[in-house]
Amino acid sequence: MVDTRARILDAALRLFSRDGFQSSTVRDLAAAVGLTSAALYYHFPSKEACLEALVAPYLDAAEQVLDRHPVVPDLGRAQRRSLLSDYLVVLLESPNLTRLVDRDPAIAAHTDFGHRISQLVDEFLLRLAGADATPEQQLRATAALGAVRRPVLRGDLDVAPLAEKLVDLALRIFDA
Amino acid sequence: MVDTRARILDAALRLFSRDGFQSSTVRDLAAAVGLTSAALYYHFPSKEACLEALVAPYLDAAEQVLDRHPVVPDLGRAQRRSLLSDYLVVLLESPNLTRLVDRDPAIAAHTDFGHRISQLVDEFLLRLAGADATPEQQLRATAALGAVRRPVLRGDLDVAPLAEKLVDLALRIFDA
DNA sequence: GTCTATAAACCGATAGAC
DNA sequence: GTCTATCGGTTTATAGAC
Repeated sequence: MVDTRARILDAALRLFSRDGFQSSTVRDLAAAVGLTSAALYYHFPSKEACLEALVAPYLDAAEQVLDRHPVVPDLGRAQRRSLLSDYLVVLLESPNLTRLVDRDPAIAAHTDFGHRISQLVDEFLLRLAGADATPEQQLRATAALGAVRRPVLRGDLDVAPLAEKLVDLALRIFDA
Repeated sequence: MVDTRARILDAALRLFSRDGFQSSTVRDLAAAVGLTSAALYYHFPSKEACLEALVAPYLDAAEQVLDRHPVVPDLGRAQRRSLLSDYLVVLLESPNLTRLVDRDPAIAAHTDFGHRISQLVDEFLLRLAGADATPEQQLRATAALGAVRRPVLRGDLDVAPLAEKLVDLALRIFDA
């Protein structure tokens, strides 16, 4: 039998991303793994700790993308392409996790995660739109991120083989 | 004092879209309106009925957009522009409602709403990508919808004065 | 490590007075 | 229309046996 903790996290991601964190009960989660709820508390101190074990590495990966792409004074197409392409890799690594982090209100309400996510959004906007961006430049950056994210969030398309094409399409939004 | 039912719906939209339907308790909702939870049940038979009163008119409006834009065999830029522009009006009418319908798992799980929403997505895809669209054409349509939707969902930009510009930017994704 | 059993709190919803 | 009071069910989490 493989690592029980890993099996719990696997089932938790499926449940949380489908039904939402709040609507997923620890009993349902335990049943999905083939255990009782009491057994879960041997592996995690709380339901929220299980969520944190899922989400923290995802936010780490997204922040590492930012570290690899420092802010530059005047940004060109090549830098935007590189940033969006790297970002898309993180999104595609686990579409379910992307969906969970993007949508679940329990994560936005989480004091640490909520802060880190708005920080992430700000930093991506800064790198894509520039330091003192006009409203229209901010609109472009946000729209481009939406173009990249939505096909992943939808989940009904096989995005991976079209990843570079998707970045191409999103980049058009920045053209003069 | 204005209509109590309207004040309940107003507070419900604020709460549901911020914390999620499941995490918003009827006690919290009642307190936000300045009532007790028992009083809410004079105006709505259940918590879910309150959600339905919020969401149903929104889906109606989105479906009416589809009715105004029938499927055509070969679609041009003008038709896509008109459809996206009409759609954006619905999104902007209430960004909170758009967020709620887009994100809340309670709505996706709702048998009627869940079905109507996937129908809406399919129909928009059909009108934007064509009847027998290739994966890349479907990707384009989905990315364009993401470009239009994300600035509204984010809520930190004033999209209304840039609405036509946003449609312009999204349309670039369809160019050859 | 996993179980049975249960505690303690919370939730949606109702009864009945006013 | 709104209140106080409360019911019945569910939830997270714990205690203790194995």
